[in-house]
Amino acid sequence: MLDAVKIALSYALSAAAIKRKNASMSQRSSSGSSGGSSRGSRASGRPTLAELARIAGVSPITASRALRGIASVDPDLAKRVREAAAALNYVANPAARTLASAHSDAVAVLIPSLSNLLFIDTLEAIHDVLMPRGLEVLIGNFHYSPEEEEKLVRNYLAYQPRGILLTGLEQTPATRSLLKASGIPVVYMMELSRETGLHSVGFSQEESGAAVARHLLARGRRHLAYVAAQLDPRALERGLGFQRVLAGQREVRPPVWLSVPEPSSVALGGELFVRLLDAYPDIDGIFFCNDDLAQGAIFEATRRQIPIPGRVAVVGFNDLPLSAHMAPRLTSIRTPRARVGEAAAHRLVDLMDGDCRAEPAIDLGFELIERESS
Amino acid sequence: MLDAVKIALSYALSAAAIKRKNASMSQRSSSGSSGGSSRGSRASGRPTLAELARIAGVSPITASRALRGIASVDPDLAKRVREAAAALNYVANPAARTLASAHSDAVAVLIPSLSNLLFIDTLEAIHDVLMPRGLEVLIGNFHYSPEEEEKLVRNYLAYQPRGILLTGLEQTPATRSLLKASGIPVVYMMELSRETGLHSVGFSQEESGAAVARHLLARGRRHLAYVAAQLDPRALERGLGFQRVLAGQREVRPPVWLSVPEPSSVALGGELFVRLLDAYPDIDGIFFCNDDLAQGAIFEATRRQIPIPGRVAVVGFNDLPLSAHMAPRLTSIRTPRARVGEAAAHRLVDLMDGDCRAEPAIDLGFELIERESS
DNA sequence: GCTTCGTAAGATAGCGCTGTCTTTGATGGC
DNA sequence: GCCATCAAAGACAGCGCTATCTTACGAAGC
Repeated sequence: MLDAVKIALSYALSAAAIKRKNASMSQRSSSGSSGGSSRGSRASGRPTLAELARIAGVSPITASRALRGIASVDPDLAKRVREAAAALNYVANPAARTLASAHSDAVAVLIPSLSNLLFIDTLEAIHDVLMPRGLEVLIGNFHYSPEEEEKLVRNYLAYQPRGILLTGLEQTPATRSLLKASGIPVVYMMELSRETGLHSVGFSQEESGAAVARHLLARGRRHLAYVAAQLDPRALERGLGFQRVLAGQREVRPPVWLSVPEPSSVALGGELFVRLLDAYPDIDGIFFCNDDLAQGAIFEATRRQIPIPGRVAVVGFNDLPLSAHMAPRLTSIRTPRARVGEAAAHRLVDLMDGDCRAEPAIDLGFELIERESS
Repeated sequence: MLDAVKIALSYALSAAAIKRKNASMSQRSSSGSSGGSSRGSRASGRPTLAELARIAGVSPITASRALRGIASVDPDLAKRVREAAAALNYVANPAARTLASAHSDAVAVLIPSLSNLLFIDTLEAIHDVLMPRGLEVLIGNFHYSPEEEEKLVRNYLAYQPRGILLTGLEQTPATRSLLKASGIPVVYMMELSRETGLHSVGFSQEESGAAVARHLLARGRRHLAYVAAQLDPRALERGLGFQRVLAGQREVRPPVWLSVPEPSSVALGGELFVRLLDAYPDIDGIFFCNDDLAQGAIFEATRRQIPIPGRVAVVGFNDLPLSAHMAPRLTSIRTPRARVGEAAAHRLVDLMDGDCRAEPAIDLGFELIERESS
């Protein structure tokens, strides 16, 4: 008897396999696809975990654990499962997985605009961090509307994501409470929050506007203007920083403030530039809240032979790829947009892993790139 | 007895509601969250269809049908369900829905690059068509690699999407057979396929290259070059069209062909421009496969005081927003990239609805925008 | 009045996984 | 050699929906 037990053990794996094969076969004949059931098949036509397990000669739950890399599975069994999965081209059904575990492998990312290159860089960096970790990225565009953002959050929460990345801090109260109630980790991008418990990655928008003001003052400019498009709360912050520095100066009047709701574009920049100089001919320095506006201004100035920076200095924001190549080359604030995405994604991964120790606000700073236009 | 039945019927709705309430309560006490079950609760904490149904006083299946807008539900009941859903902030669990119905409400969109503005316009148009129809958009970036595309397709098929949008026609055979086996509708974007059964929306890349060649010839240019970056199959097609037209001309030699694998960028355009003119000083016309390259060339030419189009004519591709504003303004091919996304999404929706009648290839054409640079 | 039929509502049974508890067998201490 | 302890594998049940079959009812026909 004892000998028999030992022998059985030494062949445990194959014995178990046979036993299971029989079990699953008898099961099949009673309700499987081969036809016992009176109800029609709703199967999706893809291999299931049960089939994979049968082929690998293990139980479904062991196959599940093996594929998820759970340590308690015997390495040999795990290898058999992986091989069988490769042979079958098995890919787990994410819907079943989400339903059973009450959470998906998705991360929702909400950005205010797809057409702004700025966020594309951020998105790509996020992708590069999350995809290798097997996380799906759900992208939502809320068009700078907190209400739309709320709708998206409500919708994406139904997907039971592992984490959420938000842009800015302008959420509606309902959005905030939805997020809090869900218990899902959230990281805010682009701005810095002092609120405890909020994790944010970005830089000081206000301070970047202040830096531009100081730069223009240092260049001897005294009649300044701030030009913004698209009702972007971060652009507003920058304008306020710009204003704050100027307010502290003698012999410098408050900046002309030109803000329009249309989306930012090169064409609009040219238009606003002309409108501004017509109305305030003595302006000698302009801070555009985005590079495309500043680029449009420079093109228009070239066309009208308005010397830049001779008559008016121009400073942009974001340091888009073209700005370094213009004639004159555009002075701009280089924003760490790709690094924001990267750091935010990393922070989110840490939070998902239950690691909350790091300081909640990560300031990645910004850099004023002084070029010919100022 | 009969009277009793009639009375019961006239109060059918509320009676049913009470009955169900009792049923679900007794059920709860045996296995629900209130604690009878010995196993812990795995509930997601969100309202479920069963709760919604209880509140609306209907059965879960009726609530399900009402929310999905299935016609056979009594309008009054449907209204009650919708009201209850609004009161509860009920959002159906997409995982459960997908698992039960064997298909999700997602559409997978695969594009070769996120950082190319071109595809962003297409993506945004796709979003605008699909989101209002309640379809989720899954975005995959395959980095111009058919192998990566194959991996993404395999992965996204596990999500059981309702449809798939692909960019280009360069799929691996495995990708094609995966798609065919899945039976899921697919629409190909950007290029036109003559293959029967393939639905495509785009324009003739080859013909657009030919149009540029004809344009430069008409401008009297005889020593031409084609410059491409990023191993983009569509750029190659354009080059071939360019070449084809030139090959048919007397006294015009075949174009210089400069193609590098790096991603397209303004800086690279400047570099390639200089390299090209150094090696072939008599070149008098260049077709750049993307506007950013052409823009870089123009910036570099301005810097080196090489007259454009005086010494060399420059033509770009895609008509990016800046091209109309350069000095000199850039001649380019305006591509219908947003309309491609829109039309492809519409075609996909039609296919999902089982409407396959329309002609499979939709040619949206292109437009040569003649400006100062040529 | 009785049967036949069509329609709206409900009962039932999963979809394919994973959390949890249970079982099994190996290990170590006495 | 026997029992407590531990780890690995499996059994079980259920996540929240929807497809399908069934039932119940009213209308229509004889």
